[in-house]
Amino acid sequence: MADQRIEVLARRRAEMMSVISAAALEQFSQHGLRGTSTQAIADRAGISKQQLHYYIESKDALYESLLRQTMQHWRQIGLNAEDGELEPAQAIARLVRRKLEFTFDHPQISRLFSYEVMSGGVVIRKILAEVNGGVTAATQIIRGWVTHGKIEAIEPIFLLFHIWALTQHYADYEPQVRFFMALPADMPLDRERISAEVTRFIIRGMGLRLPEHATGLISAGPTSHPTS
Amino acid sequence: MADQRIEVLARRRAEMMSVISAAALEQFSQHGLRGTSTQAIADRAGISKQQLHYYIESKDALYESLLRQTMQHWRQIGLNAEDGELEPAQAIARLVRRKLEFTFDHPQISRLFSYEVMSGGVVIRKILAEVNGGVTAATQIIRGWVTHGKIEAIEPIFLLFHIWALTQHYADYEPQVRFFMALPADMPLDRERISAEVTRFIIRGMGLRLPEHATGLISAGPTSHPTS
Amino acid sequence: MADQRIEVLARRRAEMMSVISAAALEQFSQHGLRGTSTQAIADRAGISKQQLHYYIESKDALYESLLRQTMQHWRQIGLNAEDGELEPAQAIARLVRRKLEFTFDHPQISRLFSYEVMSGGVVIRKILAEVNGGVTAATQIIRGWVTHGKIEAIEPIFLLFHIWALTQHYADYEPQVRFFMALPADMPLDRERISAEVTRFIIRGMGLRLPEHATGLISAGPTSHPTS
Amino acid sequence: MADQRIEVLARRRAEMMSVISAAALEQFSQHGLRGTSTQAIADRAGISKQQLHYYIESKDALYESLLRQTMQHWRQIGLNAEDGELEPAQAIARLVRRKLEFTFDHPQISRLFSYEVMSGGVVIRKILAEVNGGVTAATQIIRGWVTHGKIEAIEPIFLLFHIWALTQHYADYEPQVRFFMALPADMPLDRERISAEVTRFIIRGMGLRLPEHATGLISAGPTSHPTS
DNA sequence: GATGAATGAGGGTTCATTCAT
DNA sequence: TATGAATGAACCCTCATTCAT
Repeated sequence: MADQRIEVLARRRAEMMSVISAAALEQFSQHGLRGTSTQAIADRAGISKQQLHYYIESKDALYESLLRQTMQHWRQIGLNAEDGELEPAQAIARLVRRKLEFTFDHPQISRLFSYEVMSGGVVIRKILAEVNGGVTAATQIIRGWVTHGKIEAIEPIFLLFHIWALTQHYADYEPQVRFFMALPADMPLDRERISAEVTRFIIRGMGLRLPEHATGLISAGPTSHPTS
Repeated sequence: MADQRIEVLARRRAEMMSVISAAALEQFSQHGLRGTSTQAIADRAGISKQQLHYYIESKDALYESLLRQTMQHWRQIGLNAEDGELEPAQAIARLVRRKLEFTFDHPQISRLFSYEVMSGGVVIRKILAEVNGGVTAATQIIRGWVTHGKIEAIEPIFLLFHIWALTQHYADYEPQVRFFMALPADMPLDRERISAEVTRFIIRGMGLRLPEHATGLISAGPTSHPTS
Repeated sequence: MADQRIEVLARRRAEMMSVISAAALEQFSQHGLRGTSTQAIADRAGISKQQLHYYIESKDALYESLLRQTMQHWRQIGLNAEDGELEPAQAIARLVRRKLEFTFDHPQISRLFSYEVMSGGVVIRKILAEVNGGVTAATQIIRGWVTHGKIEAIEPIFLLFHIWALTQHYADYEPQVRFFMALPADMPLDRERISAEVTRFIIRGMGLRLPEHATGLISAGPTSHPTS
Repeated sequence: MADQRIEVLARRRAEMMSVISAAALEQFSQHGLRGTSTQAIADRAGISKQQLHYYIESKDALYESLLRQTMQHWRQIGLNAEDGELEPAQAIARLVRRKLEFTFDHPQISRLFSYEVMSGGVVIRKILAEVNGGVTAATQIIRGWVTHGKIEAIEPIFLLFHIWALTQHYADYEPQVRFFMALPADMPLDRERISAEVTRFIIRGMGLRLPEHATGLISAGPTSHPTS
């Protein structure tokens, strides 16, 4: 019985934390760490400032925890051993698709990360080493392709930079994208078209040809919504 | 003689304004409008908060004027009629070079703009229409290439998005770029290498071949006016 | 038991609000909206400026709420249907007495109102329509007297102006009244004498005769609510 | 020649001082001493804040000088020996007319004085003794009328209070007067009507009858405009 | 858990005044 | 004279956080 009680309490706390995280993410991803007030987060979460401080340690800690979650997302999305066994074009196409899908589903997380890096990356430097492994793994896979003559000589880190830049753009610059595509705020971005354009551009940029069906539909299935 | 006095005073004021602009740019580009305090700007400019308000109207006005200058830079950099007469690959290579050159010279201005757009672009929306013309002109040039069979069918706005995304990246994500290139903060980015990689990637992404000498040195020509 | 706690808290908050209102009234009635600082109000209330803002929304809102209360007082004091059934001299005598009584009890409220009107009445214009009804009712009662031949032809609004001017004077000009009556600041005004003089002057000014006992004691009846 | 130069300079200074006085009067009479900023005065006078401080000693000194001028006006308007030789009703009618005329011509001066008294009369207390003589003279004249049986027993100081209150009202409460008389801000008050009503009310209030022609036209002649 | 209360620091901005030129 | 520059103080208000209940 006591266990049940504890469980209920834990669940409630978890629910509250997720509400708070969503509110914080919304604010941090729009105004950055310094530009966000705890009052704004509390308001968005529908609680009082004092209640907020009951659940979080501090504004900085909340921000850091969100960043930490973000890093985990990146790790899941990045090139992995499984991709290494595919043809380069297909592997990259999949990577781009995963990344874009995530960007469309969680633009705020993408923006949060960009904000942090643009602010100097002070907070993330502490965490960055963790994902370093991911990047290192990715560069090794790409280097393997070069070694095996599957793709032209290419600097892996630049390829990763470019993939990153092109995919982040549709979250970070969403207002501008909407502006130039004459898309009102209440209509969703055209995922398939963007995905096709970006993928084609990257594959070609690598000097490869598009794999068959590479520009096919992104599964519009029930993607997970970790935080939003 | 009186004219000389006036001139000296005007120059001094202009100098102070440029010091303030530089300080403001530094802060705004790192923390955004809301995350930047006038105190921080004043400190960086080496003056008191009250003195700052002697020179500027308000924080918002200062921010807006910086953004307005930024827009003028973009207009100068964008595709123009002259480019339209070149071969597509060369025209794009030049555009990319211009943009990257500016990014390397003024990473803060690039970041300021990204921060603004990411924050929702509330302030810039008032100004954005001005550059719209520039973008429209650019899309027409690109569309002209398609019409004349010089390049494959391509959606101009996406090409512009991609150029923008790839070039901004080296300002916006500079800390991360440095991290993964193991480059300490006091060493400059390798302009030529980055320029070559980015240009090649874009030209290829368009389905073209690199023009001769396209990856050559970036002309260190008259760029001028860093902040004013 | 929980109810008791809530009640205690509510009472404490109400007490604090009344302390703040009193402090604000004192300052606003002496220096107006613009001339009063929140620091001065906080000092008088014995709290810090931040604490003050915990209890009030803003200086302007506090000022407006005080003015709004003032208007309610005026509505209670004004000529009403009950007065309309009395003889004119008696009705007016009563009105004057009520108004003077209030003036003596709450000179600051009277001054607050005068200050506001003298400042241009920007804030009160929003509220003024509410009491307009009261004035309209009063003018109709007076006009009724004229119609029924109970008093000479008279312009009701002027009579109301004059009653207002004469009664307000003993609040607004209290320092001068004291000066010319050689009355030190710690001694109360001679209510009865003033009341008698003012009433007699007004009744006569209307062309009437004083009702019997009109100059008698001012009833010390239930006036209550000084500031809240 | 040197004399001429000095004279010209003195005249210019005098002109500037009168511009400043007018601007200061406008502001002080609307917002009081504390509620008025030197910036607002300078703006109204069409000069810079530094220039203002070149001409005035301090904000307080400027305020005090305006009050001092005001007191001189009161002295000129008050009951004088000449009035003492007239019939009471006529003397009072003239006094009221003088006072109202001044009020209509210089409502700001009237308000300035009211503001000062309402603020506690700290500044004026230093000056008040000067006009005291005037009031004393007036009370003696009125007392003389009582002694000689020309008017009923009356407390002179109250009569003066009432005259003051009724006449000031049309400056101090001008916004309210306009409101209830449905008079737009750009139309002048109906001087004659107000003058007639006020005079009749006061004369009657004293227990007298109106002198012939007492309600006649106020001379709209060239009244002096000391400061406005 | 949740809320009322409190606080030291800081937010952007204006204040009256002075000084040098 | 008039203006550019400067300053210490104060303006109204919000900040992140803590504490008691």
